Amino acid sequence: MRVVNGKDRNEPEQAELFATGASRPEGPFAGVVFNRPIDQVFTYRIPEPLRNAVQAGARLKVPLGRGNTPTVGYCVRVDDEMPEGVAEGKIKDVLEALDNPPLVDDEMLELTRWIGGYYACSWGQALEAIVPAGVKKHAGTRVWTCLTIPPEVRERLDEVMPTISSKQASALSVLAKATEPMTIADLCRRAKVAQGPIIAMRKRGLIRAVKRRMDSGPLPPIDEMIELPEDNAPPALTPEQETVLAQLAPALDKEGHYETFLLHGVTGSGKTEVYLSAIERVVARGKEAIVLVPEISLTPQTIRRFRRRFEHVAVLHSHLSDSERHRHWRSIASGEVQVVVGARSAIFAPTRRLGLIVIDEEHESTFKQETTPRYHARDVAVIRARRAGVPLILGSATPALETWQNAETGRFSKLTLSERVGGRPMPEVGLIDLRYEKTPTAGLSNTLKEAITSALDKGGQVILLLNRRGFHTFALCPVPTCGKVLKCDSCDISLTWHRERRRLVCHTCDTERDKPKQCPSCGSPKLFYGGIGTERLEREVADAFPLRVVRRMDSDTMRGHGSHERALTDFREGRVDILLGTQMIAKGLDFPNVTLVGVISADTALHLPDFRAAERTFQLVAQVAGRTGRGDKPGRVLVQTHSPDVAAIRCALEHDYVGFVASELPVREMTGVPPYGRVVRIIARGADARVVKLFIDEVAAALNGVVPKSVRILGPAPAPVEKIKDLYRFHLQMRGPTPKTLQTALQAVLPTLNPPPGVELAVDVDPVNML
DNA sequence: AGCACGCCGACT
DNA sequence: GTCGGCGTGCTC
Repeated sequence: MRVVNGKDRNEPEQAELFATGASRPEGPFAGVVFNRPIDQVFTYRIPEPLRNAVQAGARLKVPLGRGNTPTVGYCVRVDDEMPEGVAEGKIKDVLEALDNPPLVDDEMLELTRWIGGYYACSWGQALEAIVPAGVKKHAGTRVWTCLTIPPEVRERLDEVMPTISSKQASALSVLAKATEPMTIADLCRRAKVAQGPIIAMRKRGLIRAVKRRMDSGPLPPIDEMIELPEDNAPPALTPEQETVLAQLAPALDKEGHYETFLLHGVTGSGKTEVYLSAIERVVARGKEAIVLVPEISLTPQTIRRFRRRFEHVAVLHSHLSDSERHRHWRSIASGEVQVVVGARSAIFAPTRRLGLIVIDEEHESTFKQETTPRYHARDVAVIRARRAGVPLILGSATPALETWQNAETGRFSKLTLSERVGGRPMPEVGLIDLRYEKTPTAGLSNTLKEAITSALDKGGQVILLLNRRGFHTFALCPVPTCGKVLKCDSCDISLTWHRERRRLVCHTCDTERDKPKQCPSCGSPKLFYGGIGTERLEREVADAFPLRVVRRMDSDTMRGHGSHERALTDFREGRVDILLGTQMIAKGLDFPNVTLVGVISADTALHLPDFRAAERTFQLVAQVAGRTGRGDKPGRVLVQTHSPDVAAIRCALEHDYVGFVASELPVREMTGVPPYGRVVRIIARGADARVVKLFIDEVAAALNGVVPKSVRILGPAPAPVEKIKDLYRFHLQMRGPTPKTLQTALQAVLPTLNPPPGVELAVDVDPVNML
């Protein structure tokens, strides 16, 4: 089907009735969208020579604007008749078709159209974002000169043969047997001749040269070989896992059945095993599965688990080169891949026979893209699954409240794994109230120190979580009349002292600078450095346990390729006693010998001006607590906090997800935020704070003029982080009962807004980051 | 987003 | 007189 956009080709009689004669441009016509904030489909005439090459889903080069600048756009439909509402005098011709076959299929065209509409960007911007750069560049391929035999020579091949030399004849017969044009090098090799005879035949017109785009080199296999262990049988499922799989089975086996499942399973309950079994069922029916995991979980350990079970697994991670990514994309599109495992953008994998989508750790905020189009892969997955008629499994121990509510109201089906595999108990969680601890400047309380000693003495291993990098997290001037905190010159962010680098670092823009000799504000010669980051904790732990091996994992120590894997292997194999780090150690790791997890400060995210602050805190503590007690020894968790009475922390201690939800939902309802209301955040940024402020006021006024009573507008106000990379930021929030109400307001107002020069406007639908 | 068109200040 | 400043508004 060529027509994608709703309207199908109408009865030809009607078109003929209205055909007025020679002046009317002759079709067919291509609908084209651009990677620009113009939400319009432009119509171009397809000239005769391009008729076969122009197809929906291909990129086209077309003249645009008064200067007819050649511009690349995406063809989203092909119509035989000119669509209505186009001034025919304006129609121009397509210049060139860039992709044949097309890059994206009808399903992806529809999905990107939805993304554009829902996330308030143009269709073209959405398309631009889902096609990897390597695919657009045709990376890893080049145009080769290939050889064929022209038809008129082929007809009288028997006559020709006797008139040429034996070398020429051998080359010609090899070429005659080939079904495809061959490269010169190929032909030389196969016919065992040098280039001379071939050139001679080209001169005589017996062989013709044609240009073909082909791979520039031999293709590396998409799934590198892994060694299967002797006993590769999948583990037996627990009764609970069996029950869940039985509930999934009808949806997995039925053709064209959409249903979203929330798989709510406590940490260590074996969710991955359920995914694998579910995927097996659809793969057995010749279908393909897409598995989304947070980038941070895309570890060799995870990948190995999939490769052991399935023959053809494509892994889409951020370190692929352009040509590797292109190769993966093509092999997925050709249908030779059974399972696609990847981060956020893998939701756009061009599968041919999709049978299932799985999103692991669906609550993770990394599934939300923070640049245009600001889509949430989980929400896109719901739409894609519904359109494709396939089931979607959302797995988490701590589901996002939106997901939970969808399951409660019946939009999603809820499946539960309430027990850990092997009948292991949930770890016992204890609380350390920092308000009563004697060592306020240190990271480790005495209680935690003793617990570490005891865990190590019994042969266990320890994980310590601290969600801040660096040594000191701030520096300030101790002079009472000054008291200024040292900030980045370009950002409204306090600087972090990195002892190893001997530099002050801004964690927002990554610029570094030397330690100042004096307070830059009042000139006082002394500055006070405080706050604890992972570097300082590492030193403190090493000092406290001099005979133990400590390893730090944060984005500073994990720079080199494979360093992540190496650190985890060392830990797994017992060469490291204490592993400490940022949230990269909180997720998904599975180490049976870990008997103690310490959370250095549960409060770091708690007081941020974000309606999800409590939810994040709960999730972090609950997730890291799940890293222990996964083996035969029971696990223990100790959480240091200044706010022991906060529900998020109290409930995390008791593994009480439902309790947390019950305490949090009323707050959300009262404030009209998800899962009850919907939020759109509008951010304006620019170098001149005054101009930005004036513009955001204009935005607010325009919105206030159109929104119904059910929509509230909060702000405008300076964003919590007022300045990033020398750009001042102001924002406002719209809160409304449904996405539709907010969308309508946006559609009415956005086209009328024209940011002054130097000011950028960003619209974030369903924002995840409020800073 | 580009890019052309348009309407006002300091130069040959 | 015109070269060029960047505000405004379209783009099939």
